[in-house]
Amino acid sequence: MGVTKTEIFTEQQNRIADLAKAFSHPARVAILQLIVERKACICGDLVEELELAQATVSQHLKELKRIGIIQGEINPPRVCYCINPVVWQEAQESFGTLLNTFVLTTACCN
Amino acid sequence: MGVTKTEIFTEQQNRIADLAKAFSHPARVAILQLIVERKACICGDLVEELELAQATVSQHLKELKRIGIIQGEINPPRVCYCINPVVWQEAQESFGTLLNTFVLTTACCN
DNA sequence: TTGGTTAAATGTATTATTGCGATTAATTCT
DNA sequence: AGAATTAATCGCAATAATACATTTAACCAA
Repeated sequence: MGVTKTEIFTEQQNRIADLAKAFSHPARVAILQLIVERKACICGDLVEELELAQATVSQHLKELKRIGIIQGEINPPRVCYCINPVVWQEAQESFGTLLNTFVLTTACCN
Repeated sequence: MGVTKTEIFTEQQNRIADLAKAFSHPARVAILQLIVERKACICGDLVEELELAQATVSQHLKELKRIGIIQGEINPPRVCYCINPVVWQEAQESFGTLLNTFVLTTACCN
C-alpha cells in the first residue's frame, strides 16, 4: 500500500492496525473461524474448505503467523495450525477497549 | 491487492473484513480515536493533529465513510465528522461475537 | 534409495493502497 | 463581485497485497 508512515503513530495504534489486518480479508476471517471451530487445522483441510489455491492459503497463514494470532506445529508431513491464545486475548482486549471508548449517548454533530 | 474473491465468502465474512479495514491502518485508528475523544472533528483539526497531508487525511475519511463507521455533516466551509453509532455498535457486536468464539480452555495442538 | 505426500517458497501478473501536490468546488466574508 | 477558507477530487509515483502455477524442501514409507 504505498508507504505507511508507521513512525508518526503510537505503538498502540500500529499494533491495533496490525491485529485488525488479521481480520481485514475474508479469507483470513474464514481461516480463523475454521481453526477456532475445529480447535486446530492442517493446511490441507483449509485448502479443501476454501476455494483457494494451496499457495494462496499458505500465504494467508503466513500473514496470520506474522501477526502472531496463529501458530503452526510441524507434524510431518503436515502442519497443524491453532490459535495463539495470548495474541487472541490481546486482540479481544485491544478491540474491546477501543470500541468501548465510544458511548452511544455522546454521539454526534447532528 | 489483486482481486479478492469476495464471492466465495459469506456476507458476514466480507462484512467483518470490511469493518476490520476501518482499523487496519494506524492513521485510521488515530482518526477514529480523535473523533471519539472530541465527540466530533472537523477535517482541518485532524490534519493539524496528524502529520499527514490534507489530501491523505481526506482519503482516509472517505474510506471510513465508505465503510459507514463515520458520517460527515457539512457545515460550510467545514465538514464535521462523527461516529455513526449504528455501525460502531455493529463493529462491537461483530468483533465481540467472533472473538468470543474462541475460549482459552480449548486451545491447541501443542 | 526411491517415491509419495504435504506445505513452504519463488516468481509473476494484476490490482489495491498510501501519500501528496495541485486543482477544483462550495461556501462564507468583505 | 472578489477574496478567503475549507475539504474533496484528480493524477501521479511508489509500494503492498492477492492469487496462482510451479518449484523446492522436508519427511515418511516401502
